Amino acid sequence: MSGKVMVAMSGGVDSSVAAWLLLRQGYDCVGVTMRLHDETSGNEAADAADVARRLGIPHSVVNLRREFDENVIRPFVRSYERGDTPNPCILCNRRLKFGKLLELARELGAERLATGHYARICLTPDTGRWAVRKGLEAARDQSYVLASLTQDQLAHTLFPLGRLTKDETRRIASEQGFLNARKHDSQDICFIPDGDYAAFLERYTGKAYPPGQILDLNGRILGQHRGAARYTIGQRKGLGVSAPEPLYVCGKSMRDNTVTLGPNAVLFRDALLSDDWTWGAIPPPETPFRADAKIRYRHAQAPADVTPLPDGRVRIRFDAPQRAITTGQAVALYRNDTVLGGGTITAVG
RNA sequence: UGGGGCGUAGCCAAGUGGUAAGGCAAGGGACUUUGACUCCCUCAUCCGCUGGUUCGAGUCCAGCCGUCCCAG
Repeated sequence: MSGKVMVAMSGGVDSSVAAWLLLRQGYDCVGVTMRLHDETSGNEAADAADVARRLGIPHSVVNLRREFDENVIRPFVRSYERGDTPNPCILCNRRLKFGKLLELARELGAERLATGHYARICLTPDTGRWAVRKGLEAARDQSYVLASLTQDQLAHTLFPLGRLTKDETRRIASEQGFLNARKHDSQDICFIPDGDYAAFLERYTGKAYPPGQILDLNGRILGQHRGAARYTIGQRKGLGVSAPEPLYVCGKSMRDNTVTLGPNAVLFRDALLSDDWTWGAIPPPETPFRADAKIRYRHAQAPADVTPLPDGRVRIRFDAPQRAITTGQAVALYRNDTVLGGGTITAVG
């Protein structure tokens, strides 16, 4: 293989090894690090540059702060204000990494973009469509956050780590003397390093989300919340309500500014409605079919009946109830290890 | 101010003479390319107060305070 490839280098161990692998395979690589926000530890770009120097490939930093703000942070904030629970990584992948960065790659004459995701891309024989497949190490698989990439994006993307385990990646990084070989895995939302997304929302919007009532399933007042946006379906921590058994957020109303609590059992629901689909291995479906659905990053995909609606939405009914199906979260459909498509949950039940 | 019950950590609650269970909440950590969940650790030198009995009292006794119920 040969050709010019832009490698998205975060400064972490995965994308560093991805670049090294591509070079070995004969690709002509250029490294690029996206500058997305100011909440950085400061050395990501420097780490990436160091690895690039070691590999002997050019490296540059591209400032995408404004694009990140418009395409990821704004929608993230709006989603929370609407009462949903967004997954910013999904938007970032679709619009920034495989959006703006891919555009930039093409401008620079690279026909492909590569990242350090643990996933694979395959051409589906019977449909002729590109599809994301799971990474070989199940525990590291990241296909879920890539489920809504378009055919065009997939046709111009490489995931060199798809067949590796994380241990193998670290071993390579170590052998190659990458200074990030033992760097800790990333965590939390990248632009909210302290993890306090509620405080971020208030800082970002300048609004103070008003307190309101915490109710039980019968509408009785259990306490007061500190802004409905701070709570998400299935949440246990931070409620401040003492009861004989643990209580979880099982509903909330932005209109009434209330949060409703209940025992764990009531969180299990078997159906959802979804929108905003991008199809992978299969073309936009018109008739019902069976598939496995995954409703959050670390969810064990579960078998379900999938019913496409005429307006493009998709109804999914699980064989067994799933815990804390949450609007705003992404849903990915699989057949075995192949992604059929990805959408966004808009309603439960 | 007659009768009865109760008063143990932020909440609930075991414990009736031998040196303070547990749950919830909270704090910390682990896990983690989302929010969550989960897991682990921590959390009453002290049992309303004051005396007394006892080798030893949250546990027995007395008084007081508080609180709830009944009777008024």
